[in-house]
Amino acid sequence: MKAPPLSERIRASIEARILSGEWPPGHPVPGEAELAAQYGCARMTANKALSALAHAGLVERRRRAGTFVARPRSQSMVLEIADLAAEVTARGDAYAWRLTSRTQARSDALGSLGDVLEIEGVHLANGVPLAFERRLVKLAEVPAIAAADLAQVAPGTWLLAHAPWTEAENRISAQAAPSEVAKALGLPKASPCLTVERRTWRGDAPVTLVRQYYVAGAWEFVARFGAKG
Amino acid sequence: MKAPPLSERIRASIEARILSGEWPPGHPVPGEAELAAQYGCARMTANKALSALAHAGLVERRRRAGTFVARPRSQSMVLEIADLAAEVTARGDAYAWRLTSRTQARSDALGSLGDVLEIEGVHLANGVPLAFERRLVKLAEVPAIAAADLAQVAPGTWLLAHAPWTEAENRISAQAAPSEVAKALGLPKASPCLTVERRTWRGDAPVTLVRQYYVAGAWEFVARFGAKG
DNA sequence: TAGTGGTCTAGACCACTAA
DNA sequence: TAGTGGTCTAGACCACTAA
Repeated sequence: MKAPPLSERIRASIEARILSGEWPPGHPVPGEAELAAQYGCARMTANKALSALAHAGLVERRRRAGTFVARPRSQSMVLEIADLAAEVTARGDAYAWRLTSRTQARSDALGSLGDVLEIEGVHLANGVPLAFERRLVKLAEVPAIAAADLAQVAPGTWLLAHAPWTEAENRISAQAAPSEVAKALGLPKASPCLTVERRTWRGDAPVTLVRQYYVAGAWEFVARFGAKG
Repeated sequence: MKAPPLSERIRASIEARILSGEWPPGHPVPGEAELAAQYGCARMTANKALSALAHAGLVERRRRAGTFVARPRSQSMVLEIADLAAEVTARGDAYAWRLTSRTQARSDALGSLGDVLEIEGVHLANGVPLAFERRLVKLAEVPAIAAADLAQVAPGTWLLAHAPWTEAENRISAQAAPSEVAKALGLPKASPCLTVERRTWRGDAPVTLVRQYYVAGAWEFVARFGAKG
């Protein structure tokens, strides 16, 4: 057991008072100069502690006014979204991908009009359908995918390795499976599905738009807040 | 347009090279001393830039070895989870809560055996059922809730204001609505629902466990990664 | 064992803004 | 206008670990 750094001890001590309710929202937090005097440290060390708390959204800092406990508007949870192939494998299951359709067309679904590759297929875990996906990829942004063998490797896996993105947005919802999705997943008509619509960008340019339909009960997303694993 | 701080410019310049693919995973990133020489700044300024990148998971730093572009294992999206009342109101809809059941019992569903308050009710937007929730609250951790008027204020809203937590976990999935849930929401039997199971802790002690069933199509969770709003 | 990151110091100047 | 945060400097000592 090694003592944590001083800046971390200062940070944790303030965090504890906020989370315990001792310092409610709006309550003033000691400033950098005061903390430096109190802990006998340099102002930079106190700054590091307060900056980390501000970054985490626990305090608000205003020039001239000071530092205050933030009002809890919303909590930002961290949602880890890995490649489906990697996640199924990490779970100890056998992953497989079955390409069912691959067409090329002109579309404006990705912002501007342009050539897009449309891919449909099914992700399987231990041979059982886990999710159906329909994906559009902007060929102007990712020309190399035209030559990729998407029967062997899922497009998401391929893109992760070949086309970095800078922005992503995931919309998670639920719906009854449309008939073609139910058929692809081997489900009764209108079975409940967990759906994810994901868009990614490189800079301002849209790269891909994918809609995935997960078999209800076979998948869940876990979002966490806090220090625990 | 004001020039961003030097440490931020250094950080952004490295980030750009990583996201463009110019520096692939595993590629070495200039160390603190090298950046300081290159930019003519103090080592602390370079440290700030590299520490921020490490915190964001874009680089890995190893003593003696150096700093390297991180391999993209998974992407941590930020999922904002606000209080349902606040979120419905922010959307411009009228929020209401209808308490349907409130009982007290002994249960070990929250870790250890103890008295729990069990609350059931429906969240409404513009008078239309949006979600059903069933919640357990550990009375030993939140004794004040016994006196709260949970017909007037939803338990989640009350807890946000009165019982801070330090850890939270959300599991998002989908399922067919159980019959009592379908009834409470005014849905046909086995309608698809988006479900959230949320546990919160204060330190090591479980505070609450709630399961919410959202009407499919009426709600979605949005998780983002990147600089965009 | 030598080089990297991790942390800290004791100053400094400035921007911003509430009083 | 005075006090707070924002950022930076030019050092320092140390822990760790790959070579």
